Amino acid sequence: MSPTSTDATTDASTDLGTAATAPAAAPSPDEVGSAAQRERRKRILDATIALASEGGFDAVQMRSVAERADVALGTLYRYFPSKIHLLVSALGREFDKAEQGLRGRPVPGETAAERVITILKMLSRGLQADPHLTEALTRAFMFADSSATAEIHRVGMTMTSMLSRALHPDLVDVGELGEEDVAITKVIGDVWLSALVGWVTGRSTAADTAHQIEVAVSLLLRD
Amino acid sequence: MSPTSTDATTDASTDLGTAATAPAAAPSPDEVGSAAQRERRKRILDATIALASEGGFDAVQMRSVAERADVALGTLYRYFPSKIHLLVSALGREFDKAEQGLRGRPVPGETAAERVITILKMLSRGLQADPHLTEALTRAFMFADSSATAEIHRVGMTMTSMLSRALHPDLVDVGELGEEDVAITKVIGDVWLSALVGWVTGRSTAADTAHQIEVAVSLLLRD
DNA sequence: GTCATGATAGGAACACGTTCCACCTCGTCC
DNA sequence: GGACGAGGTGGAACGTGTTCCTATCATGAC
Repeated sequence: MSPTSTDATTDASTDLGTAATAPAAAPSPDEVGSAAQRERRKRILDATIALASEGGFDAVQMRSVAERADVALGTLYRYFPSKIHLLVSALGREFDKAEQGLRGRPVPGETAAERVITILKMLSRGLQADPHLTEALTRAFMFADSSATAEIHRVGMTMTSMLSRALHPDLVDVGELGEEDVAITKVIGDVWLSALVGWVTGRSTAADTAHQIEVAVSLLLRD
Repeated sequence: MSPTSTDATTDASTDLGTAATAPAAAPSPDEVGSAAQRERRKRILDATIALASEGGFDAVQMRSVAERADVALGTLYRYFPSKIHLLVSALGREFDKAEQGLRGRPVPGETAAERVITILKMLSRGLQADPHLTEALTRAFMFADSSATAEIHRVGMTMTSMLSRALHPDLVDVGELGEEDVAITKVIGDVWLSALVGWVTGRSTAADTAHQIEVAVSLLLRD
């Protein structure tokens, strides 16, 4: 309830980050509950994405989501305790989708820097193709507090996993990354996030964002 | 009009700062209006800081601010068009204060990395001394959209100025920084912001934050 | 079949950001 | 002094996130 509680997950910093402690295979939220419940959950997230895509953060109104998902408002709140949770969960699902699209296929590029930039550009292109959706999800991510730690963590893990595979294409497990590589991954994630926020809030253009990331990567991976 | 300074910070992307259109020496908001108006403005910002410091973002309620500043709600909205503007303006004032406290005094430290870390640690300590206030101001900063560009810009400039002086203590004007140094400054600012968000939202501890910044700085300034 | 139990529907109610309106106050100009 | 107008006051009202309550529905135990 009170967002001040120091909860778990704190020992390993999360940020966009460290996949350090895998939370012992938490059951994916898509796998719990009855079939009807999974179906409702999916409808809710679909409605969320649709509304976000149409009008951004402000357009994702809980009453609208409930109506479009054909679910009562109280039910919506039973599934997602707040608008922020709802949007961060949606973000998690989208991120997962993106990661699965990339998985398997090797990342093109000779050097680590090239591959990382490639990955980030692909991600950015995907996001910029749907500005409203991106705005909604990013805002939610930035506004989430510790009560959404679990969802945030999933997103961070996915990001780490994508970047890691770009850094070292032959690595199987993220845990095998060296300390410095983990740090680099984290910094790049931070820059990416900041750039994204700048873009979402209209403070910088898409070109700015891309340039900012390229510069950061070239500073960090100059070998 | 103004002497063309061709400084690097304006054309490049923004990160914490540079809005696309530099507002050409806008008169500081503390210098406009009648004495009574400046006084009202100050009372409003004081009330904002006080409430934020007591209970964070949620405690800064427009009705409360108006009441504590002894001002009508409509007047409050005449001075600051939204809660976000209000908080970002307050952030700007606080940041200015911090920067003025640092100005003049040389930053201790042998290497650039040491000095940058020192500055950031001082900043972080200041922020962590008042978590509620920090939470309120950071949330606002992250949530601000382009309508608050001017205020955001002030904050970004201040940050850049502080970091620049740490990088090159003898520099007089920020515009003299080399391209790479500007880029480094920006990346560090990004990491700092991300770390701050992580801390504010309860996703990471103060120690995490400090460590995260140190690692980033040492990666970026390893000469 | 009946019943108990938990989930859902439907909707009222509340809190807070924001807008709007009617009226008042005070400095300025004639 | 009186009229004017910008800016201030007090408060009602609206929208949206959130909470809460009651009736209805579904499902498994017996």
